[in-house]
Amino acid sequence: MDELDSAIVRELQADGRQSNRALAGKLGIAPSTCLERTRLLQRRGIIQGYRAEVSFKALNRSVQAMVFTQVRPLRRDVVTAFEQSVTRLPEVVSVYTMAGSDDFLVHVTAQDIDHLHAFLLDQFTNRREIIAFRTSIIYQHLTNPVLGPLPPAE
Amino acid sequence: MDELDSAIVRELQADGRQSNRALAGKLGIAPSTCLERTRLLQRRGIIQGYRAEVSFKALNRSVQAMVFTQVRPLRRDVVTAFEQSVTRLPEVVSVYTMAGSDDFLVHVTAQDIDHLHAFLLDQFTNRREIIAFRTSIIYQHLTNPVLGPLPPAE
DNA sequence: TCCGCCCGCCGAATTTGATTCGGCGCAACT
DNA sequence: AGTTGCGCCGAATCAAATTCGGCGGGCGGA
Repeated sequence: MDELDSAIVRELQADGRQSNRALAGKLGIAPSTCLERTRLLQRRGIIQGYRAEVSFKALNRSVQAMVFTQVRPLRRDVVTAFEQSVTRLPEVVSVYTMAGSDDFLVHVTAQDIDHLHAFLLDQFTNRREIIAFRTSIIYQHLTNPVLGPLPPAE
Repeated sequence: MDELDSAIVRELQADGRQSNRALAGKLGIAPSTCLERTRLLQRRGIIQGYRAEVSFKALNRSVQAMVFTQVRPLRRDVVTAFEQSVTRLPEVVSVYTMAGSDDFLVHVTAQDIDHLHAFLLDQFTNRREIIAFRTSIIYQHLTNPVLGPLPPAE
């Protein structure tokens, strides 16, 4: 994981579909070398995959919310089952399992407020293990485009 | 945005780098047709881009946390400046701007607890506009691999 | 210091995929 | 039933990925 590898990762985070030649050109190395490095990064698990990034609005999901959820009992089986089943719901983008007073943050999307409400009533109110949840609308979600190397941080 | 477009989006979310031919094969259409569809999805802004997914652990970021942050005054310029500058910090993965008692959720990563602590002291404690923040360690972050179409939801 | 080995980079050759474009068929409207 | 338009297809061309033999620099041993 030298400087060159970091640069490759950074570039592919910005554009995961740029051609190997283009990437090699930017880095000033031969395409074959670049390909070798990139494949090694995949084999080592540093690059886990490539994903298309889709627009929620274009998919008719204008509303995003974060659902702070408390679950009891906090046993392994209950926690795992909750994570797995909730992650699979189509409205759910991701689930953060956390320390603190809320056990999970569930990032959800819906067409509009009514659908969000219906979703929560159908999927959260009914569940036995959920003892409480609070919902906050997300106005905006910004993502860091470049997860480069961390600063030295002495 | 018919069923075929949805299938393309779903496939490219699962693997954003599969070849056009492979994708066309799965969907049972000609590569040229598939390419046309895919490009249209990009031009329409439904597919916004492609990103390499990187392993936090491999990048030496074993600790993830969510920082619930309150900012005052809640003026547009203060909010925007906060979002922009925080999003650019290398430790920050993403920033959710929210309704509710906490104004922002900031998803951060660090090498370890000590670095997380140092980061918060350096970047959060010092800021004038931040009047309070709470930090929760993230044990696990699961993401829905397929953001397909929403259910009919009558 | 010199020699030899090893690892990683390079570039040409080959294979595979992307892209273009002319034509066909279906469906809708007249 | 004729006409028009749109989307799909497939062959031809162009570009990229992939493979592989060879070169060179750095390191360890003599």
